[in-house]
Amino acid sequence: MPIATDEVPAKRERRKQARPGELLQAALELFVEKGFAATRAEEVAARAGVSKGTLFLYFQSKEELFKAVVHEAMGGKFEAWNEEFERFEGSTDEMLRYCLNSWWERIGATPASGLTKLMVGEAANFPELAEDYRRQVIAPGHRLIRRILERGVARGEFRIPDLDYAVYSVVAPMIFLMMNQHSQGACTPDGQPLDPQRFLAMQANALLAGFMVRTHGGAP
Amino acid sequence: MPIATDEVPAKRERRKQARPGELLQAALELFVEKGFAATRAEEVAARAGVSKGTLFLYFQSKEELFKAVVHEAMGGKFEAWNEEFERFEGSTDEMLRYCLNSWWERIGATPASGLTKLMVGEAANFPELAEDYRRQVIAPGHRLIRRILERGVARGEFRIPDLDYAVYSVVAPMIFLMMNQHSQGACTPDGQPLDPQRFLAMQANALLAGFMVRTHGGAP
Amino acid sequence: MPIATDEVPAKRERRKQARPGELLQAALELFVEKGFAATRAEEVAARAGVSKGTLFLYFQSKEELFKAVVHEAMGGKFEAWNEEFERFEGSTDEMLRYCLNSWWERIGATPASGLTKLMVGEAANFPELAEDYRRQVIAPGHRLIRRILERGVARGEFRIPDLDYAVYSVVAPMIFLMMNQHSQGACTPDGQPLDPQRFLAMQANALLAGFMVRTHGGAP
Amino acid sequence: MPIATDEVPAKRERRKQARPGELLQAALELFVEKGFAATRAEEVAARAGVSKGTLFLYFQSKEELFKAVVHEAMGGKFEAWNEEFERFEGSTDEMLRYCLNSWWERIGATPASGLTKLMVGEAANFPELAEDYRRQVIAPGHRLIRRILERGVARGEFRIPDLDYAVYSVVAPMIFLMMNQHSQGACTPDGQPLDPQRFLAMQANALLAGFMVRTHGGAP
DNA sequence: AATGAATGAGGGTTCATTCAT
DNA sequence: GATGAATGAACCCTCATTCAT
Repeated sequence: MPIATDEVPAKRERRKQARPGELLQAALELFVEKGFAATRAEEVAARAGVSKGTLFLYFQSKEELFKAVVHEAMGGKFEAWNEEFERFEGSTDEMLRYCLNSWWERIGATPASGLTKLMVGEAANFPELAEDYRRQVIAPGHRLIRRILERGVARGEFRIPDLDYAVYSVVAPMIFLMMNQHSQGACTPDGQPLDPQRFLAMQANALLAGFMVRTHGGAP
Repeated sequence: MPIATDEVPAKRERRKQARPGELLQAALELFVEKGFAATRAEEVAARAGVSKGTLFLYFQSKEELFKAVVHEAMGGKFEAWNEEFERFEGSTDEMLRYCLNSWWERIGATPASGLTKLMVGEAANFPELAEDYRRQVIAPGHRLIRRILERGVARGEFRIPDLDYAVYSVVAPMIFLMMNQHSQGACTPDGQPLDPQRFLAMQANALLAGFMVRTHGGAP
Repeated sequence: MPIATDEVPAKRERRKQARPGELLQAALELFVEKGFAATRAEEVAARAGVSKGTLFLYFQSKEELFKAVVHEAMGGKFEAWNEEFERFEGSTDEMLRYCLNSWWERIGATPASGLTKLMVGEAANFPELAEDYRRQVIAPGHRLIRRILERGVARGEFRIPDLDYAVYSVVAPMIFLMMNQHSQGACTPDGQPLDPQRFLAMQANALLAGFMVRTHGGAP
Repeated sequence: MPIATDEVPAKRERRKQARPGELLQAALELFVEKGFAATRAEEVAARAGVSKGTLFLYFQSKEELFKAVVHEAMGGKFEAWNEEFERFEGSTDEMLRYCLNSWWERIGATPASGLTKLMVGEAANFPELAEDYRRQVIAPGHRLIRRILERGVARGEFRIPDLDYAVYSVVAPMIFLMMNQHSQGACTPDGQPLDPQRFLAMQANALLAGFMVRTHGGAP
């Protein structure tokens, strides 16, 4: 009998496997947009194209859904990224620019970027979740950036007196950008989100102007 | 003009007139901490030391309370500040440092700083309010900073190719700092808010390193 | 009459025809234990080893299932029993003792005994069903017992001033015993169900002490 | 100032104090009638003359309401009763008759009598509550009756070979009577509840016929 | 003016019932 | 026939809002 056991799932089955993902995506969008409390379970279901009851087939409660959304969006974005930087061979200023750009591609431009806005808004309501988020997202991100800066210093490319806080100089624009993208432009005077590439390019210049050892009149 | 519009109220009325202010303050704190939907009207009343009924004596609804909170917190922080900068006489790099510091004193360190976190979180749920906020807070802030940068350029102190976005370079750290202060440290790996002075000093250095016309390789 | 109405079903059908019976049995157990409303249709199906959908293949609704359960459990327990007593030839005190014992064997000790607890609990929610139950179970039972008592009186063995209520003296312990067996011992101080034989023996003695014409002071 | 601090409560206040009791009474009636699961919280509120929300002002949840109902109905019915029997001076057969009659007046005829039906129906769903019920109602009742029987034996009035189960002979008719009163007559062929006095009188006779030492041709 | 008991619309969650597979 | 994913009516419970005191 040449028929494989799991050839093609029946249509019903296929939906079933897709459901949790569809619900998580819908929930992420709505939670990011409106916050946890202001999002109705039925809205999430509707956006995922199912009825209210179906949501509770896959998640025990709205709160469990929320936790699942956060944990799903946190999921190992850093492993591959970390490795990539291990193997990076160019100058550290190239590395930092590359870091900002690839961060944008891998995180900033994806739905996962809403996660930061979500956590900023809900950290006080879900402290354990905020803890997870710091451990699994913020801390690895910090370590990654710190390693880049340390490399720059070690190779004599950067001069950074206050390394601890220098990391925040790199992090701040990324977080600002995500807030901006997900807050109906609440941070820009015209209500339009920024152009991310343009913003990041400018930030990279500013950061490097601060970090780089200047030879005679140097940089940008 | 012999008739003052807001004379000192008679003793009898003082208490009464204080109520709305206490409610607004309590509401600001709670809305910033937990968001609009997750904050219960009764909590606000309790924190203000009055009963649930009293809150609705002064504000028609929770939504009206929210609007009042936002408008109150937005209230003309810029007039005095603007004037101050009109009269500033030092170098523009001093001016920018002074700007960041006085911003921290006047806004960052006050309860009003939560407003930004609040608007980022609720912009989608209250679009008209977000519009007000952009007009009355974001836009004046931008204009102020832009004027400083333009002064620097005009006086040959700064070289700034992309002035529009350079403003965001100044704004971003301030917004990041406010997010950080009001999100249970959701932006720092250890869950502790940053030291604002240290962070702002570092940011000022970085910004000026990027903006300032360099004479002979000198760092800040 | 050569045509039996319920011949043995063909093998193919036997399984299929068994289903409703398994469901009825599972449902009886659960309804007796937890009540109608607190029993979930899915539990019944699970205990019968089928899926939720299958239950509704055989019964139009949970309510129909309930009615079927009750009617099934009520089913003609009295015909054979009645006949037996028609042919009884001993003394009436033996007859009464025999009645209690065979009641225990035929009803008390079977799953059908839960029916009484069920009806006591649900009579108010299913009045028509309670009516059926009274007609098909309670009334025949009463007639049976009354006939025994009347026989005793007719034969000069018993002296019973209030025959109508004397029937309840016989019924009461049986009903008490069933309640006790099906209510987690809610009627006993230690939460253990009674020993039925011991209880019934004692009751028979007590009843007969009350009914029997006493010759010269003799106890049972 | 001759005005006492708690003269007469304001109308509102008076209602407030009465509410829990009104709700408990309404709940007891409905739970007894329909069972816990089949009773809707809103019905209870309506029967108590308040709205749905008000119920939850006084009881955290439907389940807490249920527990309160049961505990309230269990409440110390035995203290006074016990004392009374300590002081009883007549013959023990009078005592037993008196016991059945006063039980009827104090418990059987009151709403609290529904409690037994309630517990029989819900014991499996609320095991801890059933435990409380056994400890606070069943056990004291048993002790009371046992003491009466023991007194009879000690005074040579009764001869009771199996004292443990003899207690159940006394308890059984009382429980049967309560079931009957609260089950739409599910235990009588005509659907009418029994006449309690008549039933109890007959039971007393029957019991005493079984218990009493017979002199020469004895009792009723 | 201030209170807080009462209300009831609204939202989370359950579960009997349906129906595509 | 059998399944179990999906549905949505119904129910518990919350909380903004009202109003008698």
